[in-house]
Amino acid sequence: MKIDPSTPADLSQQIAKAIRDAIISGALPVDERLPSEAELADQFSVSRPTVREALKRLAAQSLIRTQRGATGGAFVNRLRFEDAYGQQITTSTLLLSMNDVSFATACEARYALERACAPLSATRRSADHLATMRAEIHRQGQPGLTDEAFCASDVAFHRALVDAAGNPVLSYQLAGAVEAMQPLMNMITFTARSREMIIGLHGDIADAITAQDAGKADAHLAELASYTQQLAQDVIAKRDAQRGA
Amino acid sequence: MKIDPSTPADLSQQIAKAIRDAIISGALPVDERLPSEAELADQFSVSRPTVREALKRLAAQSLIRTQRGATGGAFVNRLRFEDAYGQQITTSTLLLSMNDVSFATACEARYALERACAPLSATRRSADHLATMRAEIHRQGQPGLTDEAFCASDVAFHRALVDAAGNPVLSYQLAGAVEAMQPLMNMITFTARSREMIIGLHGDIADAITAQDAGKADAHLAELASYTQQLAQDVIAKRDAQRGA
DNA sequence: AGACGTTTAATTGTCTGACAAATGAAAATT
DNA sequence: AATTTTCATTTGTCAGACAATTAAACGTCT
Repeated sequence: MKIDPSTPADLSQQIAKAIRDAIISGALPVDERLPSEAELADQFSVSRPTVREALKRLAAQSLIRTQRGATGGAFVNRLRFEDAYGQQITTSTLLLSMNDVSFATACEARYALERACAPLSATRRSADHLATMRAEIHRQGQPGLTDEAFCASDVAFHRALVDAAGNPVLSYQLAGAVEAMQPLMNMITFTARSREMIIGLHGDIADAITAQDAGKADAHLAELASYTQQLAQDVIAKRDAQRGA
Repeated sequence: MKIDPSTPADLSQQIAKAIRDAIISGALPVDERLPSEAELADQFSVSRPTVREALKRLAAQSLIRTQRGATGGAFVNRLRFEDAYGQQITTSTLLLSMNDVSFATACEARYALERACAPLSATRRSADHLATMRAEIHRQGQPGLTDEAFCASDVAFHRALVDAAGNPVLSYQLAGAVEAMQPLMNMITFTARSREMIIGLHGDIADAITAQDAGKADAHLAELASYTQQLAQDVIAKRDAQRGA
């Protein structure tokens, strides 16, 4: 494991890259213990603080975990889907907020991805996923629910729909898209009527998944997508009208 | 910006979290300069190395960038889609390799997501994207191409297909799924006949996208998906047979 | 001999102080 | 006025030290 001596600055970045590459290539297998900080400092001919900065970079990506004590040290971490969810959601949220991604674009992506899951969910749905979906639909109908709570339940419903596909790769990819949308969805004020409409469509989707009818599920998801877009357009139109006045 | 004094260990992690939350919440806007390391050390009542470890964690996530010199310091970084691609691909690759995700599962996810893009790509495809797809198809037909190069071209073809949807959120999400598949795809040895078959299907897909025929594009993608699964199963069957012998 | 407390060595977490390198701004010079 | 020089600020790096933690080795008592 060597570092590039051509660019003298940012030693910790170079060391982090060297170790990261070793992990990705498989040279350092999961649960392998890295040399101690002092040994790494010797190997790379740098000081311990510099090594530590490199290790913190890797820890931020969940590539290693550290443990104190006699048998402690830094260990190659098995990256689990659950661990990656959080980072994925953070990154997606920032991407949307920092790049002025329109509601329409984010919404389009989200529903396109969800519709990709629907046929698989219809085939594989378990009783557990169906129960979660029904429970969230029921919650959405409770009076006195804030818009934020309604949105959170909406996210939970869609998460269950995606998880029903039984494919962790899909669940991981969609977690970012669905959760990152929530701040944007929160901008919409849901009237009693629009909530009723959404809850109805959720029911239709749940029914179709229960009946393992992929076509119907897809059709109702398409309806929900266009209705959501419609709601957002109304909000934007109202806001613009107020600005003009 | 405060840190939780209940858990004394891992100060750098707590400080990183505090700053990260400030960025996500928007309290620290893009291009805002953070206080100098010395000032942060004062504010959080820790030493400078601890602050530096926290900053390196954030730098690893591309949340900040640092600059030396008189007017230097740490600045909140605008997270761009291009920057996020790399992290997404790294994470996806490790998730697949470290969690024993089967070829079938990864393949299913990838084609499900791609089929979600197809209707949008058929509508919005530009001449540029079509040209890229045709160019990659041509390259795939060149004699003497290694399996790795064939796979790389395959990835490029599918990237163009996804990018044609004109939705950066979709492109970002799919980048991980498609690129992370490549190491798995590389395990397949492509015979002359299977390459011909794949190139033919790529041609069909490109034709359908050119003709803006979403239905046909979806049908050919489904064909390609099942053919790829078939190839993988053959490889696995052969390997198992050899082991038994 | 076996169970239980104690010591000890290894390792990470944190601090202090220092110097080098980069960099833009201010001051001095032409 | 333009250019060069100086300088203050800030990050990058180093050396050494001590505290906190942890498991293994050791010793002691039953």
